[in-house]
Amino acid sequence: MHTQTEENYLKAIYHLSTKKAEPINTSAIAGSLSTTSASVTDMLKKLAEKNLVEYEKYKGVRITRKGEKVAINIVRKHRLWEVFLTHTLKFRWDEVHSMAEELEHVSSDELIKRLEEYLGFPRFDPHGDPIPDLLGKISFPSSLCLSDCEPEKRYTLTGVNDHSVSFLQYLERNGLKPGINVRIIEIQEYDKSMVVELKSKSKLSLSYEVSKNLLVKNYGE
Amino acid sequence: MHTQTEENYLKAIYHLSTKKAEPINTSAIAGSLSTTSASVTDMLKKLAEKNLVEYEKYKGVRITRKGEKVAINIVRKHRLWEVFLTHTLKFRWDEVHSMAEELEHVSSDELIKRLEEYLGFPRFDPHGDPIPDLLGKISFPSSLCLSDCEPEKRYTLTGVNDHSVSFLQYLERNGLKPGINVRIIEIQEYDKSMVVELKSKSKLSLSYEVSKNLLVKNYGE
DNA sequence: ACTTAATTTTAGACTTATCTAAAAATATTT
DNA sequence: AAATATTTTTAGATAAGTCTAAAATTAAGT
Repeated sequence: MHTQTEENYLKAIYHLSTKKAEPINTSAIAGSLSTTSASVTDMLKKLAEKNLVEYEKYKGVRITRKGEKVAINIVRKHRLWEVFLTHTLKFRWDEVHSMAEELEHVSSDELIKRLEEYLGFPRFDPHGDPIPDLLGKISFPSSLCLSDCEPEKRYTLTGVNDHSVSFLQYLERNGLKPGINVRIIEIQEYDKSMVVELKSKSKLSLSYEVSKNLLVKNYGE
Repeated sequence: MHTQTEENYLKAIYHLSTKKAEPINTSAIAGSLSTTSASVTDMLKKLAEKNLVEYEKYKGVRITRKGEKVAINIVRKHRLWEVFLTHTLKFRWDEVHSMAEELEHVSSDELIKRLEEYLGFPRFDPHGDPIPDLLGKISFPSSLCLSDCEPEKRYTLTGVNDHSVSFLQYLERNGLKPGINVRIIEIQEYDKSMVVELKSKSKLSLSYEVSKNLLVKNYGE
């Protein structure tokens, strides 16, 4: 259908589109794919040729409905493989991204359908990101940041904003991952750091940098 | 490590080495990979450069110990994915080959180790072919052909010689797959076809062409 | 608004893997 | 053993994706 490289460009453009306003500029894509602007320009022409993006010289690019469909399908595959790797094969959540990055390109739609079924139709991946369904529908996750929450209340972790290995490993080491419940004990005024209590009654101090990158929902919701 | 293409060449050369006598000639490789002899010549030079094969112009090629290690590791990955696809995702055995062909190249050794463990260290794939272990050791399967067996005795199917989709589908339709027990009722002298009885007491006539491609072991062994 | 800075595109080159067609080497046939 | 046929290799081209360096365009600063 499309080459692996085309798929990676589409995925990058799609992800950028959900974060920054369109149109997406060349260097942003180059940055996120660790390649040069020259290579990106070449590929944008190719993708525009196939109606996967709308591209105007010097004006940046926006993904089309058709391109978005392809991108979402790759995201779907990626996230289902991540669930498989953590849930079934017991990898840690900080280990699975690069493996899923490869698996997402080789797996046929039929294989993914079966995998999804086997996994019990999970709606979120190990990092709390939503898994698009067969039709491309994405159930939107909580976008409540722990940093915006109030003392004394309880919250359930649902996901992360920062997907870097170092952040995930930090969380792992401190027993934090989606599904975990925390109670905010206090918030320091001067640096916005907070102390939270885990289920085990152990207390943990989280910097503002950390709490800003943690997504939660109200306990019990 | 090695490109996907290099891996496919090595796998093809390895498989040919186990069937025909070495050295393997260019056109045999071209045939098994559906490419041209010219392309094969180019690749043989490249593989020889890396000490994965011993290659002498016009004299054919033989795989080195180093190349064999790589090839066996790919075969291992391929067969473990086949077990996963049939056993876990419930694909039919005639469907899994092409999917495994893709998966074998993307999976890291660590992923495969975990997959093997999850699957319970299977020793044979769905077609009865042995799965090399981590060290490359291959437990040799029965090489007894059903066509060489005797009437009245019972046998257990262990594998196939012909891996084509059409043959596998034929077997599937007739309830034949590894693990199944059969009793030979009679062998026709004029065309060497045989009638076998299945567990369900139903009788099945197998042409010589079919029985020649079925591997068995003695019942109970 | 004009100069400077930053970004984007083009141009040309390189790599990997492929092909066709011609040349070279090996096998086969009579 | 000479002629013919087959196989293998070389030579040159093509396609995808990448790079560097130069040219073109847009954005920013004074």
